[in-house]
Amino acid sequence: MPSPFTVLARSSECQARTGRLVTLRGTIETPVFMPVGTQATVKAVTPEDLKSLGAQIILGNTYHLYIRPGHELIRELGGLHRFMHWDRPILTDSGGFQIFSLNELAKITEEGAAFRSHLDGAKLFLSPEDAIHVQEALGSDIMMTLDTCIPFPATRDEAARATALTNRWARRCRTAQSPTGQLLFGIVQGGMNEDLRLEALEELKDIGFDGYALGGLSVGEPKEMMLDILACCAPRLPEERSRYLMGVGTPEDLVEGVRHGVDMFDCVMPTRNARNGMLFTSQGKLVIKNACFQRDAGPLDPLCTCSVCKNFSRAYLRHLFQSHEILASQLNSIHNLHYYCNLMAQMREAIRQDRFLAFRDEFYRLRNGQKPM
RNA sequence: GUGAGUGUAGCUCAGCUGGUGGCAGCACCGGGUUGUGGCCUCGGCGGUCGUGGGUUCAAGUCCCUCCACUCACC
Repeated sequence: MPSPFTVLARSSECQARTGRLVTLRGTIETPVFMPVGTQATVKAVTPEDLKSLGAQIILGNTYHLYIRPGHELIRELGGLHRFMHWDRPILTDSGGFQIFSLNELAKITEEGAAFRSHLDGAKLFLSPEDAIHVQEALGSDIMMTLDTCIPFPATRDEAARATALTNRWARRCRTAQSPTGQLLFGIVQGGMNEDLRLEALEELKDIGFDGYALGGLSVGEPKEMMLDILACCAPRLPEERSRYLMGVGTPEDLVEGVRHGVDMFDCVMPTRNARNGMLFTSQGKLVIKNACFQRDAGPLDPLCTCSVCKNFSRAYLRHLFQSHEILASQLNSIHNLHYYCNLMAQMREAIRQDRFLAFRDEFYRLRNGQKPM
């Protein structure tokens, strides 16, 4: 099976690498950040804006779209891309995480996950096969296997059982897949247990996936713990398959993830925090609602080249936020996503020039005080 | 001018028949946010109860005076 992923350059000092992932709707340069568009929209941002700020691929969610408006409706209307007017790649999350995080009463059995709709309480069921069929109906470019997410903390026994089930589901997902050309990524669980993680990883490699994801991280565990798992797992994933760290994270997390050899990330942080007034800048975080920006005529981030920083002052952005204007969410989201996409572009360039660690040092130096982890 | 009504937090107001000023809303200030139930969430600041007297053990609450504002009528 030819690999959809090719490594183009490697750091000589760490695990960082840059590469190219080929999908049905185009090629993605990695490392990449994927803005989250759960309900067939990256909240507050138009597809045109996403393109101009440099988004290569976005994420959609099986769980949400399955519940509303329904995958059959989206299929009928020409698939998710046409439905939301986005012609670049889309990765769909399988719904495992949402069933885990939105449904306290979800019942996980060998067959699949029984849960209730968070919208109307309706009883629903999703098997690994269903998850694949829904994602095929949506027509995403990268599908994810249905997994079970292990809460933190969890006992070793709980983690072992959930991981084994996730692995069996992964095999069923692979089997259920039709030859649509869509890629399918397997998800490594295992909680905070390195041996379980490595075991899961080997089983998934045996099944054979187009890419491998690390799931169940950044769920409340200490940061060092996540980095330990990352350092242990990432190098053991197949070299010529892309590696996806799910749901992560802060700018620092992205830099450290890349250092450990991760190629793909997604996180709600840039968009959610934008809507709540927390903005990312080259000098660290900035809470735009703070009174000190009331008369600040300067740009959000003097080192940023985004349209928001070029055209608007901190004072104006604060005013929009304080006034609950819709434009605040829009502009803040554009800026934060630009920051994330630009950070990834800078890392790709640094790896190509084999100066990733120097880039990392500079990244932390700008945020003077914040030390490398 | 006469009659009626209203004055409690920056704003809008609760405060029952007197018993320590409100877990009120909004505003303001600050924190949080990691495969999105999110313009969300947690916390904080904030008051000579219009003025001056009186009654009472005790007054935002009852009585009188004055002031301000609102409405109606001359």
